[in-house]
Amino acid sequence: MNAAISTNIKPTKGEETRAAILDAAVRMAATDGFAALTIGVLAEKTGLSKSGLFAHFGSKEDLQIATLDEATRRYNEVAFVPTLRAPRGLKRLEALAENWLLWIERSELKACPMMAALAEFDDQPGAVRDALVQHMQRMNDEIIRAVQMTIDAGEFMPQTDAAQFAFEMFGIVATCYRSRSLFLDPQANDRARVAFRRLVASCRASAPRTGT
Amino acid sequence: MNAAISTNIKPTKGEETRAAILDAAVRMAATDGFAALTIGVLAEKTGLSKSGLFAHFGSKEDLQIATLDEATRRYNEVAFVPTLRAPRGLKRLEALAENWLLWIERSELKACPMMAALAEFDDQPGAVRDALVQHMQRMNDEIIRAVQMTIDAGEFMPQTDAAQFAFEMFGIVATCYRSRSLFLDPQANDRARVAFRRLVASCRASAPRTGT
DNA sequence: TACATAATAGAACGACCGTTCTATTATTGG
DNA sequence: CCAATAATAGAACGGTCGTTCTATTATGTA
Repeated sequence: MNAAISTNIKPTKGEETRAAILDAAVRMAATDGFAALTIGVLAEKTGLSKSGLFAHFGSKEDLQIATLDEATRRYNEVAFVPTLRAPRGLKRLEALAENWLLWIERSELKACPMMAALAEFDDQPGAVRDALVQHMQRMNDEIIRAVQMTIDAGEFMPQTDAAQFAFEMFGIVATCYRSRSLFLDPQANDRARVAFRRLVASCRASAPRTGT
Repeated sequence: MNAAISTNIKPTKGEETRAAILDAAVRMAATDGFAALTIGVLAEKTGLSKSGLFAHFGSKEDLQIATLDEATRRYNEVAFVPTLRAPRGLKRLEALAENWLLWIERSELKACPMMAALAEFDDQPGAVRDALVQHMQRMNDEIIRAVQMTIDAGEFMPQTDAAQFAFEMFGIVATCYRSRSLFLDPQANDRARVAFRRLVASCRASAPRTGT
């Protein structure tokens, strides 16, 4: 039942199927939203029967949560973990922003499933919303940590409000996604980068030691 | 049939009912999202029969569009038009931001129906999306106009990118809404104001250095 | 007041929803 | 290789969806 962390030694048949289902589910949630993530359509898309697919999850709610978890897992793998190779401080913070902007394209998704979930569950109480809040909270905390490191490195002014920075950075990224999907704005990424640079500039310590 | 602009002299019965339906629809879309805006539930909530309610709109899509139009109409009435009383320039731009942040509470809604629509239709082609894009485009254009006026008034630097400003301002407001509904953050409004002040400061003609 | 018309109700439709049950097939460990 | 078990299929369920049809009631007008 708990295929949350699959050991790399024995991928059983059921786990493989489940992974394939979740892949289709993440892709579908990103493209059409979580509301369109129905069991019938998902079964058709994966070549399974409704009941066969259903058996992998006890309920639709569990399927939605599993999809959300999988999306988060991919974000961490593709976007977050690589930033840890960047040196602590502004470099890593910038990597965090850039990877966040680009992880969708790197994952070959049409849109961000988490942004879709944000929209559909932010107001509806339930287990899905709870899981979502937790994921978002964790992402927010990671930004705050990165900002704090930048402050500690002397690159940001000591009085910089890390939570405020995270708030604004989240907004920039979210708006970038919206601008891309709604207005199909090809400049969205660049606009987001300008906004981020403006945000960073306002927090810089007076004597930045970037040099090279 | 076209009750789009009701003259103030003869509100016929059908128009009254339609207005009552749209009021419930807007309220419901804000609270539970457009996906939850089903004809059955809406009929129950307005005390009408499904078919009786349905007759006011030719299809569900038309109902959704009418709901979107009504929400936009209210935004204009409650938030946008009042800003025209503020003097052109920074004062009016600030009024635009502040009214945008507060119009929900002033309309006694639980959340912003347009933000909900943004989330659910930004990726799904159709007439609803088209209407939504048009509304959002118009709001964006109004921000750009207000920024341009601020530039013309000499309060913003001449090289200020008005479209970039609108992009960032939209992001700040949207994030404020998200932060309120998802994290239930009581500081969201203040954070949005701080972000907006930072954005304004970076465009100021005399360019005062930002502290926070 | 009578009548044309607008407004609404009620029942029914096919489609799809999530879910459950039972039966069948595939996988795997001893 | 064979039994135990996991994985999947198929059919059926009650419910709700949007929509259509027909009938009935309310409204506005001449």
